[in-house]
Amino acid sequence: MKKSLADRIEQYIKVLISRSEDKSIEIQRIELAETFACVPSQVTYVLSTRFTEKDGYLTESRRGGCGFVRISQFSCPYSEGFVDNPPLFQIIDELKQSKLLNEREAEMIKYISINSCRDLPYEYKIKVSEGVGKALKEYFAY
Amino acid sequence: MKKSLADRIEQYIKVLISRSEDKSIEIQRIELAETFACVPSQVTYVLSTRFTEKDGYLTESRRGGCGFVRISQFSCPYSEGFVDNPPLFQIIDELKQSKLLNEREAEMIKYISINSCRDLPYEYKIKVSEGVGKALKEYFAY
DNA sequence: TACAAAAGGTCAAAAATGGTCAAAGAGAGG
DNA sequence: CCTCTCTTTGACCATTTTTGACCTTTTGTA
Repeated sequence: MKKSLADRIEQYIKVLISRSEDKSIEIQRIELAETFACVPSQVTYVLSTRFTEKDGYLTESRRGGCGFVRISQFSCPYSEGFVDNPPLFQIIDELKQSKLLNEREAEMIKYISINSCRDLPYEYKIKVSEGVGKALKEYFAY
Repeated sequence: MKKSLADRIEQYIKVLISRSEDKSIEIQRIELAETFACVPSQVTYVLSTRFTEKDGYLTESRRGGCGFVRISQFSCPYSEGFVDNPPLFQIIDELKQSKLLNEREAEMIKYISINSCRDLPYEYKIKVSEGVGKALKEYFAY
């Protein structure tokens, strides 16, 4: 069977996600549309038919300048425990290497990261893990 | 995600505040605009969209010679309707009082707590706030 | 007091994205 | 062929950011 445009876009996105560090990608709707030489709403169509929550994906977006569409895959929504994904612990270790965090601080932050999201569903644990990483980077950015 | 200018300015201001002694900074609108090579009204835009009362900030200003813009964080900048309950910030301050946390650590943890759950729905922000409080207490229980 | 200089404020237009929805098209099955 | 479903397209909408022209307030000074 010949693949439809929608199928090809779906596949493309899935490859990107599978290659991504954290099972999550951010794209520009327009850019993707250009890549496949189609109208932007085609992308929206693909997302709404093949990347739904039921399919195990979470999509978010923002309009306006620097707008984006983020597609995240969450494999097992009800798993317990911490999700080190993206590798937050690695980020913390790097900050320690570069002397921005000392041993005590690093350990404390790890402990907090793990325990602060104990009661969250999987996809939100990812977000918190991600958020802590981002917050740390920001905090030491200046 | 490529950050918009507004995002970068927001982040810059937040770091300055988090590092400040009293959660309050004074800037010159023009100076900040120059730092980011943008028009001054861009700064006003950032303030009016990301440092509102609802976000937990108070902004004051004065025009004319020696004018300034003061941005003060008066409570936890959670999103709309959030009540800092249980009062995480109070817990952190108490730990600081009892010398279990130093100033730097306390500020860092506050910053992380606030920012790690930026993108979470309201009910999960509460959970994270709660979780951080619990984790901290546990961490210093021995 | 009058006026200039030095801030900051307002507001609306333009630019940059993404979203919605319904009509038209294309295949598959009967 | 006919019908049903899925796909493709496009016109129009909504949101967010960026810019700039013009306005107001405060201070300094002749």
